[in-house]
Amino acid sequence: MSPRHSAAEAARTRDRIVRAAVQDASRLGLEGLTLGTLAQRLGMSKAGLVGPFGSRDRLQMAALDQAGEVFRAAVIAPLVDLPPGPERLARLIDGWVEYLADCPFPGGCFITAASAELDGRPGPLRERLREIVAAQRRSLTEEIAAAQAELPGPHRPAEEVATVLAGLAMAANQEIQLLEDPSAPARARAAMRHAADLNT
Amino acid sequence: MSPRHSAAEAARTRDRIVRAAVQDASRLGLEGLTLGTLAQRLGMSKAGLVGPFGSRDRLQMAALDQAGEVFRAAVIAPLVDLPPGPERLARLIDGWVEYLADCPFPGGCFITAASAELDGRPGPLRERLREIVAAQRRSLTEEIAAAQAELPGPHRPAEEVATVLAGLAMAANQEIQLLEDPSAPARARAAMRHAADLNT
DNA sequence: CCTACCGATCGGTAGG
DNA sequence: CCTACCGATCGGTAGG
Repeated sequence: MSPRHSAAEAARTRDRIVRAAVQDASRLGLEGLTLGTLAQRLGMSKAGLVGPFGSRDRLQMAALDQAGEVFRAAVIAPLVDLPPGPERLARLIDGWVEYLADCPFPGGCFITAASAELDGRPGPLRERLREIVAAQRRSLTEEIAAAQAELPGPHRPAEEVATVLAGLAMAANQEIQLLEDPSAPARARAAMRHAADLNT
Repeated sequence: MSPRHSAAEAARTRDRIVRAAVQDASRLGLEGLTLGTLAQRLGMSKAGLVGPFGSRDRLQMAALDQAGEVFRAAVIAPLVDLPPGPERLARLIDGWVEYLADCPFPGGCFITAASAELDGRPGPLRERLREIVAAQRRSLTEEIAAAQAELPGPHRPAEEVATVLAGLAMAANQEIQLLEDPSAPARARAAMRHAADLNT
């Protein structure tokens, strides 16, 4: 009665493919992802990749979603037990810098790379990424506002502080990945804490 | 005695090609640049493109160098008559934000896009970009140190302020290009001035 | 999940 | 600068 390939097996295969796709796309970009190269890396045929996803476009989308989940798991999930406030924001900053310094993606922050790659390419991939980045920005702004509410004021607008923190993450990513500057993580952490008023 | 194609004509053709290559690469990335697409856009044959450059690799390198020059001409060159100090740094910030808000590249800041694309791709293109970015960072750090010397202290390390300004430029670029947020330029300008201690 | 194959496009060359 | 062409690789399909 058991089918030749169970649903669980199919899900595992799909997961293997999408994880390998994320690794490839991190180095070569989502447009650099090719079925031939990926199939070779996995010891599969191209048809074996197209099967579970239908097309390269859908595999790219699955890889983008998976990358968003990797970021969440590394930076956001560990905060789950802390209430909003200065300590939680400090932990967020520490986890973010650690994520950049010891990155789960071989080519550095996937979302930052995808943003630069896709911002000028209209289509579903760009729109999905826009939603992911906009949601991250909103939740970052909320974290900052919650911390400011417990800290002595006056404060800069939370949106402005969110832009500074997001920018510092991108600058640190460049310093780590392109410039290979070993002082980047410590400098980013100090600048992020300062921008968030956490050491005054 | 005059050759069928003068050196001046050859230089003009080369320049036309490299400018079109920068436009294409701004939208599609340096790896997305193809001889076929570029030839069609210019009404030329592929062989006509390869001639002046020798290979696609060398055309990519020429486009990267040209992009660095476009940035210099837009942001650095207008400062030539000002001595180092707070006013020159303020003008640099204004020019930088204006460059991002009304960008000479169709896909946003070329250097930022190239950084994300090339940081995981070893090779001459990556090394050239690394030199360009490192030189920009050094000159930015010098501008900041010169301004700090004329402003009441104490000051944060100039390297840290340079990281904040570079990061704010990347964040603003993302907000403009991907998020299409019309408040991005004003917020970036305020945050950059604040980071540089120019409005205290 | 495989092999075998499709038309299109890639970077590049030969010859003029 | 062109046309004509090269082998390689692209995403994807047919059939099993």
